[in-house]
Amino acid sequence: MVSSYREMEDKWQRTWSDRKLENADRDGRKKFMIIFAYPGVTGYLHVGHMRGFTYSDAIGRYKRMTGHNVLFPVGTHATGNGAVTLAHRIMKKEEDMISYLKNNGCTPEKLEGLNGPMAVVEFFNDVYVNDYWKRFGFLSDWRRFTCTLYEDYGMFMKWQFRKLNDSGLLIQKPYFAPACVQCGPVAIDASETDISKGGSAETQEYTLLKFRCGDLFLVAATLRPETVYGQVNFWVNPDVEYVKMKKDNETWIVSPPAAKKLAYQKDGCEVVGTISGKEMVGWMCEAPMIHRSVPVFPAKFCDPNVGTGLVTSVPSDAPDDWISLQDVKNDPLIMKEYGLTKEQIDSAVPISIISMDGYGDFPAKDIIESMGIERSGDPKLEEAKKQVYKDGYHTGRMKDVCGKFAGLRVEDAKDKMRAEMIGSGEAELFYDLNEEVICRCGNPVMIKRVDDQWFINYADEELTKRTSDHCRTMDINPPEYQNNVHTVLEWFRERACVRQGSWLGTKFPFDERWTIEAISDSTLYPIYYIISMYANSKQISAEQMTEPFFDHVILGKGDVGTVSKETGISAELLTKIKDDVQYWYPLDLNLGGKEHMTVHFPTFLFNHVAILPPEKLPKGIMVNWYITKKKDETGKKDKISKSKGGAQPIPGAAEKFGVDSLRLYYAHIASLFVDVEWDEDIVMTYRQRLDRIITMTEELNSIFEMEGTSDVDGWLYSRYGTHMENIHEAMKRFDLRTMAAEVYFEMFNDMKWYVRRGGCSSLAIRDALRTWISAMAPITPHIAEELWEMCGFEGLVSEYEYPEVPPGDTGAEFGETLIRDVISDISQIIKVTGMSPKRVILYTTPQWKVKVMSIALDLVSENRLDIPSLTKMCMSDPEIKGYGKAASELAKKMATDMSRTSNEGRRALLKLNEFEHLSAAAQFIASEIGYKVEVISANAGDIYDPQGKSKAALPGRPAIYLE
RNA sequence: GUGGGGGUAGUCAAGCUUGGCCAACGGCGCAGGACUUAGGAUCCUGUCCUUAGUGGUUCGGGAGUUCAAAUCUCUCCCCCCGCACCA
Repeated sequence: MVSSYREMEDKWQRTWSDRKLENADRDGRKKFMIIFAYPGVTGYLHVGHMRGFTYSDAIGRYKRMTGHNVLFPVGTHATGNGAVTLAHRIMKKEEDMISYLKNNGCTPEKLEGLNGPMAVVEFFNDVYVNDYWKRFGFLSDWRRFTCTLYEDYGMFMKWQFRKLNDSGLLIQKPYFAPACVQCGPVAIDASETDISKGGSAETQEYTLLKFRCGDLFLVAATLRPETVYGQVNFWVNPDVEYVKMKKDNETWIVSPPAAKKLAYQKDGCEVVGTISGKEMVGWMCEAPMIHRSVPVFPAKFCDPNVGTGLVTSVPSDAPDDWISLQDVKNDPLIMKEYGLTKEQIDSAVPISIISMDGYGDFPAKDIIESMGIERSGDPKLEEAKKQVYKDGYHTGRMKDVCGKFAGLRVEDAKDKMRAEMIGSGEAELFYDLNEEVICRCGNPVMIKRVDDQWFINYADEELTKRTSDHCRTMDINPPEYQNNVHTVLEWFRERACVRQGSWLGTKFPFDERWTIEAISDSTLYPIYYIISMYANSKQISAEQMTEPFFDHVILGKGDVGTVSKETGISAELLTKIKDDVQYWYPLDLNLGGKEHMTVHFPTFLFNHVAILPPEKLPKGIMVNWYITKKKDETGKKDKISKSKGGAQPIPGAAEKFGVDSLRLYYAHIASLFVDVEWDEDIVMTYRQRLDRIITMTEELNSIFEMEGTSDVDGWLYSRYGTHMENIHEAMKRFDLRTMAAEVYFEMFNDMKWYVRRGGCSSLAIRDALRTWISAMAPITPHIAEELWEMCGFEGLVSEYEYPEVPPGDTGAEFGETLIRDVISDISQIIKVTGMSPKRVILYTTPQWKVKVMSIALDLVSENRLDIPSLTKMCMSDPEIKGYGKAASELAKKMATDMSRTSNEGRRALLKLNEFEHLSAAAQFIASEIGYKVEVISANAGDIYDPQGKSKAALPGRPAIYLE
């Protein structure tokens, strides 16, 4: 018995390592290169992350055992500011950060050393490699480990960007990005890595509308520039103190927060004074596009923090405007308080501008009424606004009053009208976040204009087409993604590929002020694993990895002598590296989590297509779903909680369950393409299963030493042959779940049945064990090695190569199915009748019925089985004809039955002599059911059959009589 | 909004591409039994309803195609995920 999983795991991992099994060097075999998308260095990982990693290792191991030279390199991705943030928090000695590290096994000494971002990265690199990947028994070529922050990796990255530039795929244009006023660019996303508040904020594109009023401009911000034809007045908040802002040689009026935001996006902004909202009420100003003079009215809903704090009024389509205009018109006090004239008030008459499905002339009015909104300030107004905007955008059409835009759909009119107003200088663009976002440092985040931002032009049509075409030739799993990836590629726009600020990563080769960002530096990297080994072993230095170097070893450009001279690398070594690249690339399989489907995989594909020749493009992608957190009692997703144990570190889980139990759990729990809820009890059942398998192997190995053969040997060989066939078939799709089901359940059950049936040939058992254990090696390699050794098989199972399997023999397999069915039927009858019979009599089918079935099967294969044909055929056979009516009835029944189902399995039963087979098994059946069993062939003329049951016997279905 | 994924018996989850060996693999749970035990045991058997091994009704709801549908078509209802500078 295996006394300790840990000991066993260590033992075999040492053995593999001593034998250098994981090292992948070029040789004459067929190669297979597999990676998983390297993880970001974001701290400790949890058991869920091991799912995809484990899959990769198991696939790699399977490929080894089918004669492939397998390269399975790993690395980490540390670009960005994750490590900076981590280091920062550690150095500030933040309490939860420190306890997080300690709880995960970071010693005080190590903690001491975490004094900067690179130290943090190296610390976690070590954790990932040793505590996760090596601990799980991965056969990865550790010599090739690389990290995006390594200097040599950086050289590769610079080369990649030079190549992109050579292809004309790097472009520059202005860009509006969220940035902290202090720290520079930040990412706004739900994980809130960079920020402390506002992870769900979105960037809104406003159109600034300039209303001329003397030499001042009142500047409103709108999301609906297409409604300008409906403008009838202007809103200011009388309680807000606005600012006058110099904008080039104009003077704008906006709210103070807006002035700040604008300064980040536009040149020449300078606050020169203030003006109260109240003062502006009653002014007349000229509305853009329609060039009508409209009055300024007061409204409380103008929020100085949203847009510019000033609003144009389109009462026909904006619920807020409609209801506030009613207030102004109906409340004489307002008119008096702000000194508005009746003329002004009367001039503001809503104009119907857009026709929309389900709405009348004034959609704003309709929605207000249908939602029962009566006063300004009603919180339901927000919802009303969204609804009208949405319906307008999708179903609206511009009416005749909209000049040359009449008849356009709203979504088209929006762009055209905005462009026209920008062109005439009446409008400008402005970006703002729809909720407050605060940086980790505590300062606000706003949208900043970045001039000359570099992009990779993934919108390039030719590149998109080539990439899409290549995808069709790839092996992409799940198949849904194979279909979907084209849409994703199509949808991909230019991607900002560099950023500013104090970020970790490679400097942009064309401008050192920029750092290459995290997605863009992890696209072509699989090929770098082939080269990293030489940098790691110091055979080449980062300085030597120049453009001509990569051009030569990857693209085969340049003369080796010249490159050698330029780089100082020997011609011999250059050729070796170049040959390595030729041998290992293209990448056969890239496996990554589902989050990669819309970002990493597309860029991975694009960059390969852009830079490498067609024969070096990746051949496979596999996407894995997640292990998710267990739901709590209320059905809400709980954190992987400490009480349920899921938060424990990966090494802890390995200790608790055993590595192989976890590996089997990942492989078998579900298809790779569904999320799975983490549940310790389930993992435990996998451990129990492995324990059972170990125990059974031990018993088989020690008990059976018999020479000779037994009746069920053929069956066992056939079954194991069938299972291996199934496994190889499934693994064409890298379907580890099917493989696991075959190995740990089907093969196990068959072995049990073999023994139960009295199978005892030690030769058969050893042959079966060899097959079985070797089939375990990809998923549970440690246990497989242990059992392999226990059985005294030669060498390491990890180095074993699967032999050609003789295909399964359906005839041999059918015999046992028949016995099981018979036992099951007898038990069924006993249960239903409650009888305790003296004995059980089985009547096997008479030969003529077999003949009828055989004829029927022939007809089926010719696709012309029907009742008349079968009857006719049968009646032309004198033997069958002798049975008269029984024969014609059987023909009728069989024709009906068999035309309703497929019949591939039925041929098998023709090969079997049921009487002999069941007679031989009678003893066994008797012992299983606990009653005496007698087998009688219905062929024989004069048989004991008091109830005439024998007539019911059919091929493959003996009649049963309980006495 | 947009693009994608999904709803299968107590539960988790196969099957759906290529309709028929589908009452629907398997795991877990549950029940009964065996063994007899200190082990998160193991081994049998059963687990929709009915029943001498049969038959009936099932695969989100409804309609259709077909000799035949969990699988194909249409429609409706519900759930989940991505949408970018986050890996």
